[in-house]
Amino acid sequence: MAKVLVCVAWPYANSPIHLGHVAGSLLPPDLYSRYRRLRGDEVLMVSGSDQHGTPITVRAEKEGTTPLEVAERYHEINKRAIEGLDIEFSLFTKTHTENHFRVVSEVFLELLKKGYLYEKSTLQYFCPSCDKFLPDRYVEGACPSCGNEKARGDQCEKCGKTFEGGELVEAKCVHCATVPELRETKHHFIRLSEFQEQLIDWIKDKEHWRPSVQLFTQNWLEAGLEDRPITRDMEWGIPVPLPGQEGKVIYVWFDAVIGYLSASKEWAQLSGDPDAWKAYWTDPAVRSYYFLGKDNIPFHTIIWPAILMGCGGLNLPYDVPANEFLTFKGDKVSKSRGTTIDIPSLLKRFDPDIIRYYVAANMPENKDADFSWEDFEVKINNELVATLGNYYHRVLSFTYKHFGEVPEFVGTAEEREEMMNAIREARDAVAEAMDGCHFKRALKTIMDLAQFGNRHFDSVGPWALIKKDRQACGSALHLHLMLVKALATLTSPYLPSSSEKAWTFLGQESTLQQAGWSAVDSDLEAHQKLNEPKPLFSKIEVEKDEGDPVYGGFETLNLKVGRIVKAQDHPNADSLLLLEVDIGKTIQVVAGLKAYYTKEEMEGRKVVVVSNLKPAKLRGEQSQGMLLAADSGDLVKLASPPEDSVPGDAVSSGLRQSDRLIEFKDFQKLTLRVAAVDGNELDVGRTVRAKGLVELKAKRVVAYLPTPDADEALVLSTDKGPVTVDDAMPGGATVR
RNA sequence: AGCGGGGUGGGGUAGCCAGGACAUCCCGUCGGGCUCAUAACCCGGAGACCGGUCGUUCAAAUCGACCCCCCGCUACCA
Repeated sequence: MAKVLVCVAWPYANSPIHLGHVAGSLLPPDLYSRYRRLRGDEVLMVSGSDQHGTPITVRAEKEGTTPLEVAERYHEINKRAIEGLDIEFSLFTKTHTENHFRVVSEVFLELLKKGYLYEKSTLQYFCPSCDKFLPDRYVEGACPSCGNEKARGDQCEKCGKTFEGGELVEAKCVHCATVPELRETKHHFIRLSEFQEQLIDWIKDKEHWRPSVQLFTQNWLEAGLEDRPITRDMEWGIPVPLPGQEGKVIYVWFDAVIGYLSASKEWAQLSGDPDAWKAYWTDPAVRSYYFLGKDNIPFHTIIWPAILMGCGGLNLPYDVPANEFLTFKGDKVSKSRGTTIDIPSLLKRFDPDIIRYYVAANMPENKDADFSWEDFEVKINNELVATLGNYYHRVLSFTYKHFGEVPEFVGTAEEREEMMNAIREARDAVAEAMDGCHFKRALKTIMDLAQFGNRHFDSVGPWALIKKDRQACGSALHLHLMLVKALATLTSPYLPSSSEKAWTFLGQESTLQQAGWSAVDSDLEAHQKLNEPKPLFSKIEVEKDEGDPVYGGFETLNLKVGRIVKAQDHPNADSLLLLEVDIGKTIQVVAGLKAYYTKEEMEGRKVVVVSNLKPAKLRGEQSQGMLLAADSGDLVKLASPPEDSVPGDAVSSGLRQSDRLIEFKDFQKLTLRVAAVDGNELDVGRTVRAKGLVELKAKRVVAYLPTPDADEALVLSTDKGPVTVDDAMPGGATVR
């Protein structure tokens, strides 16, 4: 019996957790710990809510409440969601606790004592009007090295250069545009550079790490480590535990990683043995695993190990199986249907085992995986329900109906061995995969075993056999009940609640948890009474898309006729114009058309406006939409609505329009082209059919293509006629 | 445009780090079987020159170079 420490990245407490968290960092550790517990090991699995840092204060400010209120609210929501998913933490705590404050302070003082921290005076921006020091992301100015005017306080994203406070040219507060003062302020830095050699040495033998984690860490280390400040001038967080440090707190990234240690200590307190954590942290034989998403790698393979090395006497990570991202290409579709994928709302619609199965089967272990509702439905219905669930049910219900108990096995040793070999082979493969944190592979192996069961069941044909030879039939069923037991055991880390149910149907007294891993191939007592089985999983149905399936992309838009009321130069950009546009109401639009149209040409002009773009700031000015314009490379021309149209008219081509906001990047994915009209056909660089309008008098119109290589296109139009473009535009030119 | 990740039958994927005999599995599709089971299960077929080019090698999906395309983040893309 071994001990294992399982650490899980701390979800940030400013929003509800979503499927990405589950796939990236929450489910894998649960699969791993459940597996280890099943094998009889002792697991300490800890995590909690990361409650400090600027984003939470920003959110609180927006909502007119306190950071504490926000942090506590999401902690509760997320804690409940995690429990709802049957994720079994030894302790899921939070960073805003007395215990955590104390442990972080101790670590801070320990590092200070050993000389790994030093105080250094830096110049930081202070906004006199907001009366506070500004976090780096709230200062903007010009980069001293490349001149980029939109560099942040700590780094220029254009040239990648990082700054010390004060190097920025013409800085201003993003909040109130006040020019901030540079004030001298002292901060504590950690001597990361001191640990470089030790770290390089340490990762040398980490052959078992995932290649991406290994490589990433190595590159980072080879590039060299710079000392980093670990304190900030703000109120929300853990106060620096030294006199004369009022108004300074520990930087959130330093605070959060220490959570693993503080949570372990809190767990020990709660368990009644305050020293119990030591067994997991100081015994070098105990392995510690850190589960997280790929964005979190350096904190766990460099910074946290450095802190641990600095403290001394504590175990470094054994493995850091970071996952890639679960992406949401179909997200737009799901939003238009009013469904969401945050965990609290998902749990209202699906059992935790359903969600766990899908996430495990589609886990982004090696590369980003995509989530779509369709895939969700297909995987659940065809794999979980049809293969595994159906196998359970056909075996259990048939046996229950005809025998009501576990029939006796009276077959040959060969028959028995065939089944047992299949089970043992799968068991060993599953164990090997689980040991190496290859959860998707292990699940696949289990599903293959279920398929073997189905095949075997078919070949035996108990429904026919029972009429000829009841005893032989019972004997075969005995073997299948063994397989059901094996499957229930093997799947229990993945599907804890349905596995227990299957276990109950088998008439077992104990729980599967208690029976443990050996239940995979243990004997079944003949004549053991069975309980009446019910299907363990039912098919799910995800709402289907409404609207025109082909032109659904177009229907995410809301295009309107607009008239430019006023055009002026953008105060802070060379190529942008600031426009007031009447689309039934007046909105402000920033357009990059200065090179192509004068202000005079713009004013009074009728245009087509994408009115449901998510508002964005462009060089500091709000833009609430965009004008459709054709762009052939060097020629740029605005699209024109029909002459007798009026501002506010819908450019819907007779289809539906969305009133939900869409992201600019989603708009970019749509294909809009200039089409040269040629009878009933359109030339968009190649010839396509025109949907809708048959008689087109205009020469150049704007067409929407459902896919870039579709052979039919939708002409953009209001009920008064099509949207046209200057005749000089070639067919096929991009419209955006 | 910069950085990161990826391109494998119609869709989705495994394999790639440690190169080798018919390229994996799921869905779909076509044909068949079965009827215990949640129209579920089982068998068989069709369908891929593993993004492109060049190179290393006896041998490349797998290693290297260049190119094309897609995705994510970032940006004076609106």
